[in-house]
Amino acid sequence: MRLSRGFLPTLKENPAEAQIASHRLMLRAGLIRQTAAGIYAWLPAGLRVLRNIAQIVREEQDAIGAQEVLMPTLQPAELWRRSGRYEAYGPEMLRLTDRHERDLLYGPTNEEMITDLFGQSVRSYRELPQVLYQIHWKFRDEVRPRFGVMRGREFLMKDAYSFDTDPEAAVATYRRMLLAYLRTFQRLGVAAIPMVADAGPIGGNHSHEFIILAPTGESGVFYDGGLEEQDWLSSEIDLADREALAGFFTRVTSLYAATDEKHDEAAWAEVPADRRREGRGIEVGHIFYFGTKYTESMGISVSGADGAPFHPEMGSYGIGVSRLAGAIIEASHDEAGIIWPDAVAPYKAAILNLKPGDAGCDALCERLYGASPDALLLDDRSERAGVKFNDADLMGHPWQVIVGPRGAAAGRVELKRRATGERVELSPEEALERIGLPAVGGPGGHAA
RNA sequence: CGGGGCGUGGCGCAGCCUGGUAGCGCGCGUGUUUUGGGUACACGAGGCCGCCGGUUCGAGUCCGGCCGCCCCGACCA
Repeated sequence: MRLSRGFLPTLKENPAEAQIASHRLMLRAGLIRQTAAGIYAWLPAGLRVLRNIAQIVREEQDAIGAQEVLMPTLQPAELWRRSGRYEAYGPEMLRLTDRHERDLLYGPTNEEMITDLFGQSVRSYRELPQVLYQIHWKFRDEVRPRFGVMRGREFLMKDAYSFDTDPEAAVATYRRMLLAYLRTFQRLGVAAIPMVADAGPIGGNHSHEFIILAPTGESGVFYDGGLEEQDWLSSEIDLADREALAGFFTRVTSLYAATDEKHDEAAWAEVPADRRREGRGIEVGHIFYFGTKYTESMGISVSGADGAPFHPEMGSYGIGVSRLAGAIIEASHDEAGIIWPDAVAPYKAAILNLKPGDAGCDALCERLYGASPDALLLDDRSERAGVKFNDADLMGHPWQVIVGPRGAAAGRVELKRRATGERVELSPEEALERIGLPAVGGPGGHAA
């Protein structure tokens, strides 16, 4: 995208309503704009971030055999009356009425709907297991929305639901999902630590929260540094092998991790001192296994091997996609602005043309930009260099390709890594290669 | 939902106490200048002062009501 043509409204001053870093930076970098309390519009760059996050989440869900669906945002109250939650859910649920006086609600979650959909179609244990997910907007009418997109009322969430024949199979599904989450967060470039959460109606330790470490986090966290060192992307775990899954689960859960509410001083004392990590964190995911709660209350059953009907075992698994956009910034920014992890950045790099109008600069910038116009942001505005540097730092592109008259004349550009501030001078081809983009095509070779 | 605060050009704010022609900085437009870290000058555009009602000769300013937004707490993907 050419910045001169893009809808990327950056703000020089801090909006009065934004208190925390991510909220401030998202507004200033032109990612979002507020429409009402806790409700935001996503501008082009923000939407790209959201999509990048969602795509990684999607790929990792698919990798464990989950299938994507898309359910409505509006649900009939009837569905929730069946599970008993229409009355149980508080004012956080946005209730509305259509022209025929039928009660509807804007979904705060989808257990009822998915369970109903499942029940309509699945008849036999032979069709199990099933894991279905969607990435969709939800609404919870929070009393007090805050922290921008991290605590909004409307939010984008990946929610998955699993159906299994028995508790053992359900636990295996749970463990696969845990692995998928670890891989997802690792790919997103953030440290998200799984912490034991409230066990729920089934008991046991099959409920985990995933917490991103950030100084402004809402809860205090304590964990074993060993959890940071794991490489889940390259560890081969046979998803069909329950023994292997159990081993993996033990590997994760044997390392201490807890939020302040569940912190256990005795267990903490057993963690080697040099591996004790203490800080604050933001919850970005939650997985839990809850058995037959909904299949039972909603009267959903399938035939077992013996011909007798039974209620499938369920779990549900959420990731706050829009919250992650904010949480990642909380975990990765500095005084100048956002520092995007490569995987979620709206643009891989910004090309800063320090002197538009200079034939050498223009030609070199166009050549670089032409290599991947979609992945790159070309700052071709007739602004002063300082403005471009500041905006690039603010928007947090992982790389900046700085093209000035002197360098252009020599066929050299300066490549700056946002995260480290490191700068190197090299050829345009080398710069693109470092960024991980295909080389410049077409005639010309080196710049004149 | 308890407590506190704020609504004035796009953004950040002053003006309100003590009523009398709506201001400042940034941004925006035009021109000149400048050209490696938010440059300088000149000219210019842009405002139902959140909304409704009241007091008054006169309301951004005083009074009442309403709406919206933010912060602290309780609650939460």
